Amino acid sequence: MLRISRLTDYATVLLATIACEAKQRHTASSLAQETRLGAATVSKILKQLQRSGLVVSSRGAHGGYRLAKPATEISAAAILDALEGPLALTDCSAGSGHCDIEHTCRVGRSWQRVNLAIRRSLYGISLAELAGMDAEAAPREHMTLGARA
Amino acid sequence: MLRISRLTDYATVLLATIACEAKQRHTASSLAQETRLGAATVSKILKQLQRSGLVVSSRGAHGGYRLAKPATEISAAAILDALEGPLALTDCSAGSGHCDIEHTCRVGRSWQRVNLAIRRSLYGISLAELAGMDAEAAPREHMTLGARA
DNA sequence: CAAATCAGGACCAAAATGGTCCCAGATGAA
DNA sequence: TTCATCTGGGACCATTTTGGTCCTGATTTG
Repeated sequence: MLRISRLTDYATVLLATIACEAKQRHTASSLAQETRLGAATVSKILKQLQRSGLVVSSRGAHGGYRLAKPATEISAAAILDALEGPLALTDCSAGSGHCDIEHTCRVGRSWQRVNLAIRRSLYGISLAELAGMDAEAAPREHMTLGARA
Repeated sequence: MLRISRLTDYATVLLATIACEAKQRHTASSLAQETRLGAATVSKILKQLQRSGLVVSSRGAHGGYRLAKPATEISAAAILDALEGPLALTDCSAGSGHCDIEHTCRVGRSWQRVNLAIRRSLYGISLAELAGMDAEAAPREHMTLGARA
């Protein structure tokens, strides 16, 4: 239930890798090697992250990517949004369209609330935490994490 | 981001409809009419809900479906699980397989924690709440809902 | 200029998704 | 018993989504 796409997962790995050596430049191909992911795929993802403003890129001979902001300021929600768009839990709650069973369906609103709760969780988690950099740091308050196994 | 499948959404609508008149029997076709969903689709979903133990069915002339437990005791998580299986946020955190970039990937564990937080939210929401039956009842504590608009 | 790198798509195969249909089994009523 | 209802369990198909590759152009450095 509730999967994130594999690409999004990769994105997280890539961002985490970049975050670990934030100073350095990271080319698409070096990241591909480090993460053992396909070069073309890595490149595709990085381009998307750039468009979404999570990384900044520089072209040319000594080009590459680096984080656009500190890892602590990139939320899981932002990563999800970057790769999968701001889609909602259900089509209904996506807002734009209107679903054809609107009348009989009292459920829509509720999903929106669930959706909100989830987004809130996601906003409460930073890339730094995902990457395990801050591993032992206390998670933010509203993030109801389980036992810190 | 983080969509639930349309089928799952339908399932919620169906369950909510059943919940509203818990006493009555509900045949697949009557539910289809009430919800304006395709009869075959409705039937398919109900069968699945039965297998997962969320509804009980009786066959034959006066057969039909009804909830297996009170609407307050069916969680959103249970519905999700019924339709989409106990899949995790990422393939990695699904546990079974082992992902091929395991070494470079410190991210897996973190997703699991996120996953847990989300599941917890989902467990905190009952069908009754989704259906708006309990609409004005206080949500459970650990469910960080937004403003009750 | 040449080499290195990113940008932006087009494109494709494989898988998931949403739906339909069919037939067998159960049950109650005439 | 026989018939009309209903569910149970699949098979099946069309469409969309997803994951991944590749090509071509633009930009920067040396």
